[in-house]
Amino acid sequence: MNARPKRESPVEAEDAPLGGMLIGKDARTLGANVTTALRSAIVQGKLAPGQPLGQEYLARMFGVSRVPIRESLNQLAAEGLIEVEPHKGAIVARLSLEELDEFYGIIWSLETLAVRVGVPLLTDADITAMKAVVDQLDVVDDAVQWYQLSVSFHRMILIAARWPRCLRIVDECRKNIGRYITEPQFFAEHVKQWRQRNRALFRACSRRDVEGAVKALDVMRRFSTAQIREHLKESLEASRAPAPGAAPWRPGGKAG
Amino acid sequence: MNARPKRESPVEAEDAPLGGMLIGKDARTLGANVTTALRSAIVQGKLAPGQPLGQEYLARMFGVSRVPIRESLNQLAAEGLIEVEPHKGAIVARLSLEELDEFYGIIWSLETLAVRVGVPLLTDADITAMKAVVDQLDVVDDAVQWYQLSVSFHRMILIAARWPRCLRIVDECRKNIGRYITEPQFFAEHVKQWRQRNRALFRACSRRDVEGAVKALDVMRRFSTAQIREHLKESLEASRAPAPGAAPWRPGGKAG
DNA sequence: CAATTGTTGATTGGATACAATCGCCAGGCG
DNA sequence: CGCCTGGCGATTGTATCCAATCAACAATTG
Repeated sequence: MNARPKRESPVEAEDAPLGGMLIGKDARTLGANVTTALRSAIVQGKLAPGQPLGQEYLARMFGVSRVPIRESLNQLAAEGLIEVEPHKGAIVARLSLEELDEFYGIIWSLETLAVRVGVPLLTDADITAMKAVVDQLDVVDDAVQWYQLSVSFHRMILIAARWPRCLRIVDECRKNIGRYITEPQFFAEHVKQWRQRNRALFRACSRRDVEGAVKALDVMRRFSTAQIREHLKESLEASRAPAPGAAPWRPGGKAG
Repeated sequence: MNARPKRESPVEAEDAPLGGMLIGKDARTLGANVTTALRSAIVQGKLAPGQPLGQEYLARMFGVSRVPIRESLNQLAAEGLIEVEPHKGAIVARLSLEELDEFYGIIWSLETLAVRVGVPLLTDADITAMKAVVDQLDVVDDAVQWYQLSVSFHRMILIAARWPRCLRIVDECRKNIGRYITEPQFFAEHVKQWRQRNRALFRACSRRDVEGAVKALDVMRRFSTAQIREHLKESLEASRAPAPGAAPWRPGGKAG
């Protein structure tokens, strides 16, 4: 019942920074699909912080008009992944040292809360599922994959607490810092410790030991924050040289 | 500057639920102005939870086209004040008991964090400003006004911590629960206790007593949550009778 | 008589066209 | 020679128009 060619001009950009990324069609609206595609591009670091995002450009890129693009940009701005200034345009959000501290503070604070609420509610099935993920963390060596697994492990606790908004906030914070954690060098240097700490958290959860889990989270916070803070500081200083904002939307060189 | 010939047809709705509310002109875009106006209408309870928000209706109401309305609705949806379902429309968000618990959990958790970070950073000027607000809390009797003052008092701590995102999250949570707190009966019944607890928090802050402030927050959380939970439960049961979703966008009767 | 299905109306999502604003650069002036 | 100002191009914001989807109602059929 839907043989509708409509307009037939998706442009098929070839040397695009998004690699000709096409949007999926699972969501109910185009804007939502664009949001998903743009978000993963930012989170995976395919779009460098500070890079301008022209509406016209994005529209041609995804083969849609500017309307769903705007919806998408507004959504991403609400999530903090991009910064929009009226009449000036949108850029991929940069991350300052202060913001990093804030993100980690928020994540730690809400996860601690979720642990107190959720750990007593964990079912045996939850524990089994968590174990599967934590075991994978010991095996997987790819940074992006590892980080995703780690996030889903932590999400399980938040999900057990049945607090969807809490989960959403933490998700948003994690998306903002993820691209810095998954840089290969930094990841390889610290993954061993992270594995240990995640395992410690899991052990506490499996015993329904709320205070133990809270302590494990606290350890994670204190050490990980310091490490990532140091890494980000270097990263920021290194990216002083390649001055941003030169080309309006032609990426030229990515981060790294 | 802005002699606008353009179209000249702001419609001037007369018996609107927003009382012919006109949008301000301080922001850079119409969408932002609409957002501000709609948000305060929702927060102040002028728009009842569950009430449908038709785009066409709102556009006529504010004298703009549907495009800035849509931007506004997306923004408010991101803040959690309305719920948008694709192809179905937007309604003012309802608040369940579980969500209330969650909101209070988040607020308490992040404010505790902010207290630990921000209270040591409070300047004498900050304390003076806080005292002015807390003194007003003892005098003001209007529920909405009182709540706004209370919010700005708590905001001062978050601002001192210099964590803007934390502030934004707490603001959004507060906006979602504010309309239930400011119902006159409930407010009159409990304002005395709230004044005492706010004052206790202020005293701790003025002494830069971090642990004291944390304890004061904890007291607030435990008692206030229970009270408001009880109130919301009654409120929800009471609003069972007036079935929602009947009139598409004609409000008919407001809450109260 | 009830359930289902086709139809119709309304409302939202998306595209296109137009207006307003911002940034940049050239030209003039102190 | 440096600074300011005014025009111009580009990009965003807004309005209007068209298409897709949903919900309600009615007619038909078991």
